[in-house]
Amino acid sequence: MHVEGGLRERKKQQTRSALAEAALRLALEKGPDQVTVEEIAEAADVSVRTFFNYFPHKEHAILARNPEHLEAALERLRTAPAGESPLTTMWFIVHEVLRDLESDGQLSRRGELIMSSPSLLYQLMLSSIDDERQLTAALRERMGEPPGSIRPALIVSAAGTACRVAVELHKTAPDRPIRDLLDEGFQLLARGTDPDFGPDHHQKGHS
Amino acid sequence: MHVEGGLRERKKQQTRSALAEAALRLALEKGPDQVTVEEIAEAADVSVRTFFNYFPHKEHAILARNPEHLEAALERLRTAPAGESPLTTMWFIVHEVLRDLESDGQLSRRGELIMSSPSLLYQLMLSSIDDERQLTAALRERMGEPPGSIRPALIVSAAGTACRVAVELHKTAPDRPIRDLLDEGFQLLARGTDPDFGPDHHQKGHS
DNA sequence: TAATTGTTTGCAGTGACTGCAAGTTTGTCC
DNA sequence: GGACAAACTTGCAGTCACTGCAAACAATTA
Repeated sequence: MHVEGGLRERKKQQTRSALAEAALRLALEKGPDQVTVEEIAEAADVSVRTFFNYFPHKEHAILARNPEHLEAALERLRTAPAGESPLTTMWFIVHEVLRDLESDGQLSRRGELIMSSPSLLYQLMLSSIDDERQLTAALRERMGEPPGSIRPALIVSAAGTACRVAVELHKTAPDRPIRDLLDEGFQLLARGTDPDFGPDHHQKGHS
Repeated sequence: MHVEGGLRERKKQQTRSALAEAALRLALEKGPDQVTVEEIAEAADVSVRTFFNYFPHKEHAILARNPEHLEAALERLRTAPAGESPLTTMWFIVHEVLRDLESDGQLSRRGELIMSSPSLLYQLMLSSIDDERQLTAALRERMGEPPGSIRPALIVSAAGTACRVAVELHKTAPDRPIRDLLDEGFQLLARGTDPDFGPDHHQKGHS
């Protein structure tokens, strides 16, 4: 039987984090596209083949996404106070993840890294899509909406959008803290981004 | 000097579209990840090396994004009627692109293809990011907002989000036309996704 | 026709990634 | 402690994407 702290299990964790750390460090040093898997494996003192036993892609190792975040988010969603509105719940979730990342001291470094590299962004997107699916399902359930309903999906996606926009804007205007930008984004999403919206009024057949 | 209809120019266009068509056809037949560049090149009757003279990645050939779409969108943005609200403009733009894609008869096929393949989605995202940047800049100018302002960026990104959600939902509920889903999404974004949003009211230190 | 310029192609090489078939470790049972 | 099974690591051979270079080739221009 597998005991919690078996040697095997511990060694696996060690190898995994050694690889992840080496990957992140090297990516920060040399730029993510200049690092080869060979270097990462070497730095972690394992063979290249072993690297691929742990991570399907180079990018996975650099991101080394923490599955706990999604888990915590889903849990938060399930146990949200009765009166809390859906977007409010999402707001809390986002801020919690943010806090975790910050405590890592890796938010900005990793964030920049990700934004600077297409291939990293790619992997993040992929994970995000899957995350969003799960979050949407959970939120829909909580809201008691039918499967075809747009609102839960839109709220989850829009929250993600707010995050992306906040990070992006923070790059061009570093004086405003991310949380401020984020909150402003959420406010807009909540109350509406455009009170004058109305394509029906002037449909003059604009080619 | 280059005359409009030089032989050279025409041949290039031919090769380009031959490659793009072969890529799309094969991707639809065998699944996008089962197609090799070699097959595509062979089907278009050129060398593999030539393929890479035209497209930087396999995915680019399959997507064969039409740069005219972005161009038209930017133009529409610049020439929007004075009284038209920003999200309304985005609505028109999205519907125009949609119409173009539909007239291609490729919307659904290509759409499915894209959504089914991570690597395709990746390339689309990359293009989208760049597109969004340009659209945001144009919209911000039109709205007369300062560079750090969130609203233009959020409106553009949110419009993109609405599209993605619409496509996604259309997959699970094919009975609702994409345009309906899209419009509902835009309505929500315009008027607000959550009237009860308010993280400030019950900040009881949810850990 | 000859010179110029742009395009295609083959070739050699790097790097990501996979399957397979040994080795090596670790956990278990006696 | 030793034997056995399961899990982990590794090297190797191979495929595929993609790049740079230099030679061959075709279109354009003088």
